[in-house]
Parts: sequence; C-alpha cells; structure tokens
Amino acid sequence: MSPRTKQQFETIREGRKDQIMQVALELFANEGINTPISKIAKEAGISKGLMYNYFESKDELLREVALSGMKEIFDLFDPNHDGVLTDEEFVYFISETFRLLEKNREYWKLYFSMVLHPKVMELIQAEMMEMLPGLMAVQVKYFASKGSKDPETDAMFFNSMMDGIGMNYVNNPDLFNLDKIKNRIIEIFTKNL
Amino acid sequence: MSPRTKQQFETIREGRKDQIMQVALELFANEGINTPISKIAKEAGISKGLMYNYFESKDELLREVALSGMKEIFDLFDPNHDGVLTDEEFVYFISETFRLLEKNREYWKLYFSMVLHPKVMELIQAEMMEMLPGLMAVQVKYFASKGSKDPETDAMFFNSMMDGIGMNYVNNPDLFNLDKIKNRIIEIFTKNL
DNA sequence: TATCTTTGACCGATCGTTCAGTCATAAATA
DNA sequence: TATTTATGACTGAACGATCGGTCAAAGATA
Repeated sequence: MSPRTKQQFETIREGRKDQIMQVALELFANEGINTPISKIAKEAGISKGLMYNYFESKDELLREVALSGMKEIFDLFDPNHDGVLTDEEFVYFISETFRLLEKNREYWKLYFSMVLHPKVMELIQAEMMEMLPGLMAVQVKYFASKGSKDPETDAMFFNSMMDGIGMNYVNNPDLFNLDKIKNRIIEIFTKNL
Repeated sequence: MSPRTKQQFETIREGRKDQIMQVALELFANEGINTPISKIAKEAGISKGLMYNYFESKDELLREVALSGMKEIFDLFDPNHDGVLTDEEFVYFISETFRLLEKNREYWKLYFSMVLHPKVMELIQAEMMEMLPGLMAVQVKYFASKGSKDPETDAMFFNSMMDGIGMNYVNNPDLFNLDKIKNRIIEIFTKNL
C-alpha cells in the first residue's frame, strides 16, 4: 500500500468519527441522551478513552450529532439555493421530509427528543439561530406568492405542523398513515391561500 | 385547632404532594429530568429523605408529574363528557389549549421534553393508551360531522399540528404570534372539510 | 410516654474524564 | 536496505463527582 498523506489520514479520521456518531445517534435515540460514553464506545468497538480523541467531551459529541441531523433537513429546502421555491420544490420538500422520516425513524426519534432537551438546546441554539432566518425567508416568499395575506404566520404554522407530524409519527408509527397526511398537507398548502 | 380526621390528613398530604410536584415540574422543565431528588427537595423546603414518604421513587415522581400534565389537556376535550363535540366546544378546546400554553409556558416545556423522553414514555405509555382512543373517537365524530371524507386522518392531523405548534411556542415564544395562528387553525378546521 | 414525622449522613453504583503506558507504523538515519 | 527513532492511535485502571435510595436517630405531636 502506498504511503498516505496527511489529507488522507484526515479523511479516514472523519470517516471514523461519522461511524461513532452513527452509533451514538442510535443509542441516544433509543436510550436517551444519558447513555454512557462507555456504552457508545463499546458499541462502536473502541475503548472509552479513545472517544476523547475524536470528541472533546460528551457535550461536544451530543452537539455534533444534533447538528448533523439539523443540517440534513435544512438542506432539503431550496435545493438549488436560489432563494426561490417553486411549487415542485415545495412538494419535493414535503415528500422528501416524509421519506426521510420513514426511512430513518430512529434517527428522527432522537432528533425530536434531543432538540427539546434543555441542555441540548443550549448546545445548538447558536447554530439554529443562524439557519432559521434563511429558511423562513424562502418560505415566506413562497407563501406570499400563493396569495397568503400573512405569509409569516403561514410559514410558522407550516413548520410547526411539520414538526408535530414528524414527532408523532416517529414515536407512534403504527397509528399513522403517513401518505394520507402528506396528501392532506400538500392539498392545504399548495392551493391558493 | 380541632382534631383532624383521617380524611383531612389525607387531603393535607395530597396538597403537599401537589406542591412538591409543582416544584419538580419547574425544575424538570428547566434543567431536564435528571434534576436530582435532593435539589427538588431543597427547592420544596423539605429533606431528601422525606421525598420518599410522598413518592415511592424518582420514577414514580416523574410518572405522576407527567400524567398530571396529560390529564389537564385531555380534560379540555368534551368538557361535559357527552361524547359529542359542538363547534363551540371545539373552538373552546383550541382557545383553552392556547390559553394554558401562554399562562404556563414552563409547564408545557417540560411536558413536551418529558413526553419525548424514552424513559418517561415507558412510564406513562399504559395510561396514555387508555386515554387516546376516547379522545380520538370524539374528534373523529366531530370531523365526520364537518363533512370530512377521512375523519381519522383529519383527527390525527389536527392533534399532530397542535402538538407541533405547542412545542414550538413554548420553546420559542418570541417568534410566535399565537393569536394569529389560533385564528388560522380555527379557520381551517371549523369550516366544512 | 408513645407515635408519627422529618432529617441528613451514609452507601453502593454509575458517570464523565484523565492519563500513564502500549504498540503498530511512519519517518529518519546509517 | 536495515536499523533506529518518533508518532499518535489506542487502552483501561483510576479518580472525583454525583446520584438514587436507606436508615438510625432527632424532633414534633398527641
């Protein structure tokens, strides 16, 4: 095997971090954010001490796991980053959100349980406040173009609704027919408001 | 003071329990459910040991606090318990929910953060499963009377939406104009579906 | 005095974090 | 190339702190 550059080492290191974060995510989701570092390490196949080579502290691990989840959903909006939402992009966002929800339920279970935890909220609040305004602006523009008299309220309403549906679905998937609810949402929000 | 009957002692005891639960609620809400028993006791002005006269364990305290919050919101529905929702009762439920949300934000902050916590969910799942079907039945009947083609989905949708709005409001009250959103909800759900 | 209430020191368990030391491998040297 | 040196990934015992829960004893009450 040829010698590796620093760059390549860094890539390998990042890959390992991702693997640990994946394990941490699942454990946090199913056993709460109090899952011991030792358990995460064991599940990831490394020693407890090594965890501290990859993450400064448990809080830092929590923060990174929480943020990676946030970014995934935020990136769904305005996929080509032109600041404008077409009808197609809006429906795509809704569909894609629901697809992610179904595909990786454990993941989002953690996401909701973490995001509401006072301690985790503090850890990620700064980054959240950076992401929110841009997202809202795109939505407000969209709802305004649909004839909404109060696009800010409609955007707030829409986001809250999506949160509530996601939260309920991941915690009680048996009670949910996600497809029907998806169609209901699209019906309400893509017609002229 | 006149001698007290067993009944009266029981009433006093319940009152003290309520007071402790109120303190526990606020601490759980603001510092997470890992707040130590000792801290709750100190805040309530009693010793740690005495906590175990009122509550069998910390889990039991958690369970009771979580359930008392649930019951409060569940009782808002169908106030006269006749199994039928009028338009007035439906609007009353929405308004009252929002009033409670504004009046006792800390309380609901805890509620949402607790209800999503895996451990707490286990503790209260049995009772939740008892309450849910009755609540749903009343709502389904209501939405059906409003001409909904799929009242089950609409009820699910409605409840999830309310959860999402409540969750977002208690965590970010500054970003929310609750009145506007309330009117939007009433507008959507009381017209013929 | 007899009974009930309340206290807080104490215990065992668990957790996050540290760190001295090991070892495989990369880099330097001869 | 062969040998030595340097690196840093990795381990796990150990530490200090914290927690839920217990209990003997003090205090209050009747």
